[in-house]
Amino acid sequence: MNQWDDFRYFLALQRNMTLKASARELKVDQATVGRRIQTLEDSLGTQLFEKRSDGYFLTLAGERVLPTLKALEEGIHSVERLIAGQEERIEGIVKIAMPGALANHWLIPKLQPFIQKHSQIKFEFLTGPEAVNLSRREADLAIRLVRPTQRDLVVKKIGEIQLSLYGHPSLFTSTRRPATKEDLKKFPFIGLFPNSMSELEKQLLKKIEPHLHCTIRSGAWSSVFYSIQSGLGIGILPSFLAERDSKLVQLQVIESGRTPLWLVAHPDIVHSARVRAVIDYVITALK
Amino acid sequence: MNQWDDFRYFLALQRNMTLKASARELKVDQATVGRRIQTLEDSLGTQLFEKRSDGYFLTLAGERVLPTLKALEEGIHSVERLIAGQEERIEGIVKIAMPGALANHWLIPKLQPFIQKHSQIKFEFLTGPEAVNLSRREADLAIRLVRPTQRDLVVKKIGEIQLSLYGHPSLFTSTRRPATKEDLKKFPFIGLFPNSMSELEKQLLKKIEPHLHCTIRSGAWSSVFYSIQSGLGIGILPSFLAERDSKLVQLQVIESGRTPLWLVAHPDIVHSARVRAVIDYVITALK
DNA sequence: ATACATGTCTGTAAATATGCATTTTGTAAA
DNA sequence: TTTACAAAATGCATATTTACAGACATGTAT
Repeated sequence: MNQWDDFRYFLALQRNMTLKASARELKVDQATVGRRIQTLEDSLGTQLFEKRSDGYFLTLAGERVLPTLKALEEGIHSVERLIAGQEERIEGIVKIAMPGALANHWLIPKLQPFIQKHSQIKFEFLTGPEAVNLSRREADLAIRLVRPTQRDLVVKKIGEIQLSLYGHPSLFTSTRRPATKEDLKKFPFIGLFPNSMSELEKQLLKKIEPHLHCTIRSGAWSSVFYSIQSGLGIGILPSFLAERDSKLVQLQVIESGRTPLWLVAHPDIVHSARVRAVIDYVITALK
Repeated sequence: MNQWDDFRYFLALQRNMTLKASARELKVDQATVGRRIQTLEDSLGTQLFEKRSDGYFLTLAGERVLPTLKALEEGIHSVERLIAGQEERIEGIVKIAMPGALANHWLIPKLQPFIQKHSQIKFEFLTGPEAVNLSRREADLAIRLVRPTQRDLVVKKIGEIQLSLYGHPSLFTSTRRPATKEDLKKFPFIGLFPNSMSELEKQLLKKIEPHLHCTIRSGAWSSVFYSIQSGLGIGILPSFLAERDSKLVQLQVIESGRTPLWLVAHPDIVHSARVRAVIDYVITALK
């Protein structure tokens, strides 16, 4: 066996089921995936996949080697992390995955002193809705509203976010401000997708759920903010965002609450001097 | 990191120190090794090797990832074994590593019934002096005189070899047969290289060591046999070999002894039906 | 049925990696 | 120093691998 790289194709095909999807993941042509899987099977002398109408499925032999190969993949990732984690100069790129609104209106405004001190560090923000995998080093750090369950990550609470219910004054010209949960019925509700919500937000919503008719859902706070600002309805927002428009009124129908903010990193990475510097700044200066 | 194969080059270079030696191991050109190591270092953004006058040496970063990569290599080998070990048809090649004389005069003569029963199995014998690595599946089975220390191999005693001191009658025409250890001085001694010897053989030799002047050393019993048969001197031989020449006389100066014969295999491999069949035959029919 | 979307297979041109021959470098002996 | 030698780097021709494009297959909604 002298084509270790083929095992990457094996794992991708096993995950994605089809040549085309795997090709997308591996950033190669679909024909290449097919041919390399063929090569691998030939050189092992065994069929690893069974081709069915709905995709490629592991044979018994494939199932047998899968756990070992998954472990190998994890090993490769750990090599990358070990390399990235041993960097001792405070320079280079630090990738941070976090909610976009939090980056734009909470972290970035406070970053000036750090950037002046460490001019060699460049930032990259991953604010997309996709879950970012720190084990695969898709980012160096993540700032999250939900505490990750994964065992091997280091997690630190770095602050709290205040969540309250808001509406734009224009909403309340024809209808008076809601005072009871019953009143909420009269206003369209604008909210996040459930998987983007913090635990607290879910709790708050549970209390008023039966009275809501949700008109807009989004994966990002900023679009919730702009929807509310445009008078499209009411919704829950973090205070740092709501405060950007002084006209927005906080509705006392439900109590506001505070949800913790978690800084998450992989232990292999925090040894890197540049990541360490960012972590320290976030922890001390921003708390 | 999307070039897993480069890690193979890393490990080879780490083992062999020079590009040229690594190229030999990997069966590629020396230039290729150099270029791929360069690629790997570029893509990791880190120097892994320090080029010194006497070869390539790991940098601190290289040292840091070495253990992980060694584990990965072991994982790759285990994949090969898992695939080979799951074969359920009694057909294909079975590679056996064993001393050449033992193969030629002990195993092969007894193989006829097995081959008639399992005509689909083909044998390959590795009788060279090189140590064969079963973990890397350089052979399916090994038959050895020294019990392997490696933990993860399955070992079974399949018989015993009788070792005695022999000489050819032509030696004793001018000088009479040796009767005491002192007498042995008068005859040239023909022996194996120490690392080919069984424990017993070393013990036997220790007793007469001071009286020996060794004229011929070999890694294989057969050349010891032919040397003795040609009257070049005396030496220790297994009885099955010595008996091939009825004229050879056994010298009672030192007692003869029996040394165990070990059948060794990797647990992943013994699940393979064809290897299982050979193992069972060797154990039952040849005991 | 028909059109459409999705995925796979195959042949070919282009990109890429490799081997080979040659030059360069570094080290030790004369 | 020169000379000799082994290993490594370099340039170029060649072999291999890849992407691309179009044909083909299959399943799905109209």
